[in-house]
Amino acid sequence: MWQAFLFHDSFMDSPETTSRTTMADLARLAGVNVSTVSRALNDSPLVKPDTKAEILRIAEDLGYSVNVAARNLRRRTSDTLALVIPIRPDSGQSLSDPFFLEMIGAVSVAVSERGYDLLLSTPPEDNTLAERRLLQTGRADGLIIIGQAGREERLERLGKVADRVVVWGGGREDTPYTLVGSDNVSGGQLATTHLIERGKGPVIFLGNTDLPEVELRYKGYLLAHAHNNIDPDPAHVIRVGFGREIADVPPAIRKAVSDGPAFSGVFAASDALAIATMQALRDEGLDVPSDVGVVGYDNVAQAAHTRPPLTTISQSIADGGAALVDALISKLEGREVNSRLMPTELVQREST
Amino acid sequence: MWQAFLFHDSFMDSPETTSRTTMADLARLAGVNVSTVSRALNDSPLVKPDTKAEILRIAEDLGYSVNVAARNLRRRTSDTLALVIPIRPDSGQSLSDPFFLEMIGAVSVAVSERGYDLLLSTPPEDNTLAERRLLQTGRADGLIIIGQAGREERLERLGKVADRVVVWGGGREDTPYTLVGSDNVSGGQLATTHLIERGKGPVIFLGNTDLPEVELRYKGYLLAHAHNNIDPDPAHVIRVGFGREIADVPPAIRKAVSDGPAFSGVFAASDALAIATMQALRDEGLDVPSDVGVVGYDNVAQAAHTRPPLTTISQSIADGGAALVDALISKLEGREVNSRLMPTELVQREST
DNA sequence: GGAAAATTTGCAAACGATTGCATATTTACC
DNA sequence: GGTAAATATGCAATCGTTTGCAAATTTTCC
Repeated sequence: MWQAFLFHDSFMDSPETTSRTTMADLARLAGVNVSTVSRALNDSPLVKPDTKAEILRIAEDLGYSVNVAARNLRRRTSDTLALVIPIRPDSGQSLSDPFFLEMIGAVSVAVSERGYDLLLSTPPEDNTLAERRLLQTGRADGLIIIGQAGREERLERLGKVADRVVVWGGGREDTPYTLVGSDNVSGGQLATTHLIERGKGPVIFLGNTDLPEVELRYKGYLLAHAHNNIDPDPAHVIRVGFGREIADVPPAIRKAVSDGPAFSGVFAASDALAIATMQALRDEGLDVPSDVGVVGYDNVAQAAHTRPPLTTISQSIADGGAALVDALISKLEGREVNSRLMPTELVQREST
Repeated sequence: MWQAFLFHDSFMDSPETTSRTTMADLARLAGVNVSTVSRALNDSPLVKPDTKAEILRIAEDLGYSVNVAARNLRRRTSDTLALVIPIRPDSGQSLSDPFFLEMIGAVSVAVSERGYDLLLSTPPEDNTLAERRLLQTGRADGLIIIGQAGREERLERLGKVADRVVVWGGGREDTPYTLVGSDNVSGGQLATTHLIERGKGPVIFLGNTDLPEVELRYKGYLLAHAHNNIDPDPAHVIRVGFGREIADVPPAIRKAVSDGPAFSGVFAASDALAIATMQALRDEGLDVPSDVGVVGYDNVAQAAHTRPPLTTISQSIADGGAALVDALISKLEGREVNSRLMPTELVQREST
């Protein structure tokens, strides 16, 4: 898979790299045909060791590097993976959720470790065209799609290209595409059990169960109750959204404190929600963790630096990114790949 | 610049996209030569409107999309910009600073708005090879480099490729490469003046002045004092680093509170530092903002959700990203581009 | 020493677009 | 109606690699 790219170590200094050197140049200098040069640089066993060494030397001297456009054209591949993160036009332009951003970082690192390049695409949300284009134009060999929560229908239509796509998410099992995600059910269970065991029940569930990932975390919440023979109070489920809907948290918490059934724990479906929750609780005069324990989800970098530091469920974004990339590469290489759930882990800090 | 990419709206569904359709196919169906097809798709005035329309129709029907490798090869460009963010191997794998991540998002959006693609490269820190390679292999037309703070020497060696590179940073004026950054001096001045005017002096400066950006913010700090005819106390300058050195903050603050000269304001050179500072201050029993006012720098998303919400200097990362992209494209189009400072702005919240 | 087998190389055709130049076709004008 | 100018199309080379197949060279073995 990997190539011999060679560079003259000081080419940056030399002002005259007139017209880029090509294999033909190397061939002329080495007194061989370009096909031999090509084979040598690709470390083909077809070329005599001596010749190979000589060619490599010359290549290095001249600071040669292959022209990827030509190679891609001929090989019909691009050695490039695309990361697609649709952004909602209304979300004010920027990728706000730190989870996405951390995922970009993780994927980027994983991709380059495996010798591929990463093309980052942030099309307006419903631009299925853009996604197709990446594959159609041969710009990328495969696609990693993130942030499709709530719009799975789109993906159902992948059809033929599905074998060059992996998706991050916590959807159901029966998807036509390969899914990598964290084990949301066990994550939710972990969080809830933790609160119950520490005497922080009854536990409020806070999240937007319309999102499949959150729905699964909620399932874990129920499971934890079942295992402890507790009947959860439906009034303890508070539905709020992600993103800008963070603003919904303070009133929701206020209402829960004043009107709702008693509780002494909150399991929030994201760290962002958890942080907002802690603040809202404090505004209501409740102390975290002594009055109410709070558990988040994501283990965002920031979670370690909140006040108090947040107990949360860690999805290891780095592992997730790597798993996505590995799964995609496996698919591209023709192997059968199952959807995969990444294990989750409870990170205990001071909010419980 | 922009191209006519056309797609059959339901290609995803059709299982048999056997061998990709090419211009030759379109030519055959339209009964013209491929050169005419090429011109038609590129909206050249050389082709008769009728013919053009017919070709476009056929292209759309067949879900044709250009093969970028072929086009790049011939055109000798890639319509791709690369974003290079070297990551320190020791920083534990992930891009931790939210500033970088937000910048990735901003650049990504700006790039795609301008019809380019974005290649994201996160090479190990000192891999100058990787940076060169992106240009040398023709994978990208230009480079945006971020996070070079403290290692400007590397960039001095860009030499010939400098005219295809823009750098984010707050360096000096006399750089061989084009620099886009925020106006760190005025930012520092803004922050400091704000504290002084609200009676929150004397003001501590907290940051790592080895980094050129921070050095400039410090300059602004001094300037603000000069304008108010105050002699800043050198003991009020606390040097800590970015990143993991956040851990240095609590002891530093503790020391300042117990041993140092009195102060009632802190200007931290990054939001991360400011957040750590607020926490440390509280741990010392001091209230923010009544006892001590705190101002950060960056206006990271998180800053609005700290407790209390953080007053900070906003660099508008989105604008910065756009400016980087615009500058680079201008350079690529042969225009002369000056280094540019983005204006900064004070975002007042409750920490002052 | 010579035929057969194994190893190295070269030739030339792809890959799929773009573009300078020549040629055909249409329009303009007297 | 005929020539000149303007407009549309086609031809063929080119971008820089990769790769199947043939040719050349070396090695092996009797």
